[in-house]
Amino acid sequence: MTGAAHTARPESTRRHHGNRYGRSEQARRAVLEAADDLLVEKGFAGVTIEGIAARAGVAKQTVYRWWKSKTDILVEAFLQDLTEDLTPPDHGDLDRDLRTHLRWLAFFLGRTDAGAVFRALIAQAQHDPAFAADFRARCLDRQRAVDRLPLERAVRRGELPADLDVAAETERLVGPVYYRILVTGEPVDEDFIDGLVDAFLGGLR
Amino acid sequence: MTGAAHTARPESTRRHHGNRYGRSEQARRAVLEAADDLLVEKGFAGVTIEGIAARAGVAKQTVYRWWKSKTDILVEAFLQDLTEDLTPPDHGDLDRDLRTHLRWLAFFLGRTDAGAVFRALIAQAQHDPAFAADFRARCLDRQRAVDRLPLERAVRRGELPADLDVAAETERLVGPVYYRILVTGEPVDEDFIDGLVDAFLGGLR
Amino acid sequence: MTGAAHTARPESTRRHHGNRYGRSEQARRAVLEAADDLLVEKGFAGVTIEGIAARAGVAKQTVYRWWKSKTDILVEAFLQDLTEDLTPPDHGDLDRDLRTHLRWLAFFLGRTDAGAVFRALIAQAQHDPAFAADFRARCLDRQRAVDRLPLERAVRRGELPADLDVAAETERLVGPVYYRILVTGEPVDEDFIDGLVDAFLGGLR
Amino acid sequence: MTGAAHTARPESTRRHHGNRYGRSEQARRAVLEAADDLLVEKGFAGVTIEGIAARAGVAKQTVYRWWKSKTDILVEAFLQDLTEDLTPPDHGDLDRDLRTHLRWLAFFLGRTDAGAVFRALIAQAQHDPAFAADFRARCLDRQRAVDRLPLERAVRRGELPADLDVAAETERLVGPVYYRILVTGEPVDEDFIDGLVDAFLGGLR
DNA sequence: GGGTAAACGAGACGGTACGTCAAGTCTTAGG
DNA sequence: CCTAAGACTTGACGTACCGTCTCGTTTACCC
Repeated sequence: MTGAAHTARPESTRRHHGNRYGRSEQARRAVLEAADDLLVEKGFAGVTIEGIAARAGVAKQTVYRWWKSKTDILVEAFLQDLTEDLTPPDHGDLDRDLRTHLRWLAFFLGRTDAGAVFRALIAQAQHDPAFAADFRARCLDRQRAVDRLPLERAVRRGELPADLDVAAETERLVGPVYYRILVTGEPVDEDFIDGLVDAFLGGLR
Repeated sequence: MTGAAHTARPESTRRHHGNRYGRSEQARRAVLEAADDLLVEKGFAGVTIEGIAARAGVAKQTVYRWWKSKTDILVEAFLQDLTEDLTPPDHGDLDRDLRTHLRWLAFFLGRTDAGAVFRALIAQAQHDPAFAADFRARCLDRQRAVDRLPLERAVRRGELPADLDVAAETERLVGPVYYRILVTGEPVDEDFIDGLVDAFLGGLR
Repeated sequence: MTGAAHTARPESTRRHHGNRYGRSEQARRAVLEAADDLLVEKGFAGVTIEGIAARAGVAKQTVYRWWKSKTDILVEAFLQDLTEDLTPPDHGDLDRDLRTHLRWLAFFLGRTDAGAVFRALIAQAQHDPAFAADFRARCLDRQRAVDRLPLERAVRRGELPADLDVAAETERLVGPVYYRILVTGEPVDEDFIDGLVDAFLGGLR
Repeated sequence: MTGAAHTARPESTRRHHGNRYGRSEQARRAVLEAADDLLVEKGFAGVTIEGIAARAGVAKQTVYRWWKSKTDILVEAFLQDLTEDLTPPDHGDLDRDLRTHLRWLAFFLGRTDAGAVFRALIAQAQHDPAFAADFRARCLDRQRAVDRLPLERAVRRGELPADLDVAAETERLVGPVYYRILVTGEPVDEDFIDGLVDAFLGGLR
């Protein structure tokens, strides 16, 4: 409702230099973007706090003030990238929903920049249990809820039995996708996904 | 003229200081063991070349002469740990073989020191494509062959159709196990494995 | 709506928060005292603007508003400590006046907190010519005038010839004292001062 | 006499990169020179370990390996500068020796680069008692011994009584010089020194 | 008695230098 | 030739202060 106070000032030329009642949104965005860019350009080892600060045009202390570690930055950058709605489309048809979602998941994990960040963070979670817990709470749980949506909708529509263990069935569907992405490195192609879905749907009869 | 100086030293306390005709097996073993120990004790970040060299009582240069990186050491250490035969037992029964093998896999990945090394290396593979290729060739392919054994035997026995895509089916079985271990962190318990096997066997009918 | 909240507050706990027509004496004193305390407690390196502000319960900006540097604060703190009259007592006797004054000088420079500040400032003057000039004008000249007093009085009394170069003679008397304090670090004891005075008085005959 | 070992190698192009049996003399000299230069160019505040390392073309770690602090470097640099013999000339005449030595002392302290380092170190000694002790042991005591030489020679020659307290008399001669240099900043000119010597020689009669 | 502008607290900002750690390279002495 | 030892350059780490810059509050004077 307020916010009019600064209306007259040309937003583009103003630079934040700190004030008591809030941090610099400008600095925050620059850091997240820098971290994202560095990961994509140079890989995880190329992401350093110094590098982020330098590329963001921000003081190192500013980074340390707001983030605990470089992975903390990457988590926030990842979440930032995901602000757009990634709810899988509802075609009203389990078969189509499943194939669409798994295709999207494979594409997201394997081909997008955000997916690269995601993989790097899963990797880091192997090394650091504390980070793993944080990462799961902030990112993974949401992703898993999304992964369950196709089956949940089908249950709601009556396409699947009401007592179906949706979580477990979802794990059997996405597990192999993650396995290829994280472990074997083989491409997750159309055939693979079709095989998954066919086996799942076939097993229900 | 000086050679006699060390004559009196008991054999057990003598240390290898280089010889003209080959590398020191003593140094090699000490390095691998030190790397293993450090990983278990302090986690991946606690494994450093300096730390390994210091704990192994070996010069840094000796480490660099024989290994490209700390992950290279860990791969060799991992393989060393796996010299014993890990061929899954053949009960002559698909159902039992599958459950036994998946239980063992879950235990190995989640509860053993070697599994911890394995997870650390999979993590590293996310960050470094070159290492990923090397790691897959030296460790993963072998593991995947082992994973396929239960189904291959069943096919050979005629329990499963000869045209079954063993590789794909195996991925659907082990994928969810890796997913829990690497991604969600949930325990891979009896029920989960039973669910996997039941769904697989049920889907074949 | 809130204005009444502070009405009840006892005067002693009320804090100045600025006013249009003058600075806060409270803040000024707190800063000087904090600077003094920090120097004595932690030494010169332990005196930082941030530390002073924090200990004084004052904003950093308030410090920068009124003082150019930490040495500027220390100079003012030093002068504050010296408000009391340090005019050497006049016994009407050159011998007694000299010994008393030199003893006091040695004690002041070597044993008092103010002397510690003084030494720190002399030290700083070695590193910074601009500060040196300022320090001499604000502190040293006054001290030198005081140092000359015993001889000046003796000249006025006729104990010493009217054409005596009081300034030069004073330098020969206090110089060795400063030398011990600043350079050799040896204690300036009774014997040393007696030696100085004896030599001076003996040389006049 | 030795040194032949390296004869064949072009000395100028060889760079030391470390070996087990000794540090790099090249690095040592570069550091000392850099510290000296920085002090003269930018003053004490401009002397930083990072700056020294950068200008010397040496790694920061190398500096920290061999020196405790920047003052430690300056002490060594100062001693290096003083390798040449600074024994005051012996004219066989107390009057001449004294005037010559005090003139040289004033010049050295006030006009030479080494003197600037010396003053900076005396300043630092005010701030840090531990350094003060070290500095006195490594630099000052030697200087004080030199300062005593003119009187000691005169005693040996019989020009001065054998029971003269040479140390105390020397302090009375050099003290005022240091006082002007360190405290008042007034120039130490011919007249001032003549006054000192005259008073000293006059007081002996 | 209410408005108003200087001084205040708080603290975020871009920086510089600190002192530490590990990486990876190079050199030497000795078995 | 291989080893242990260790000095070297490089570069990131995380911390402490620097001096600057808002921001919103407090308060004494002046209308």
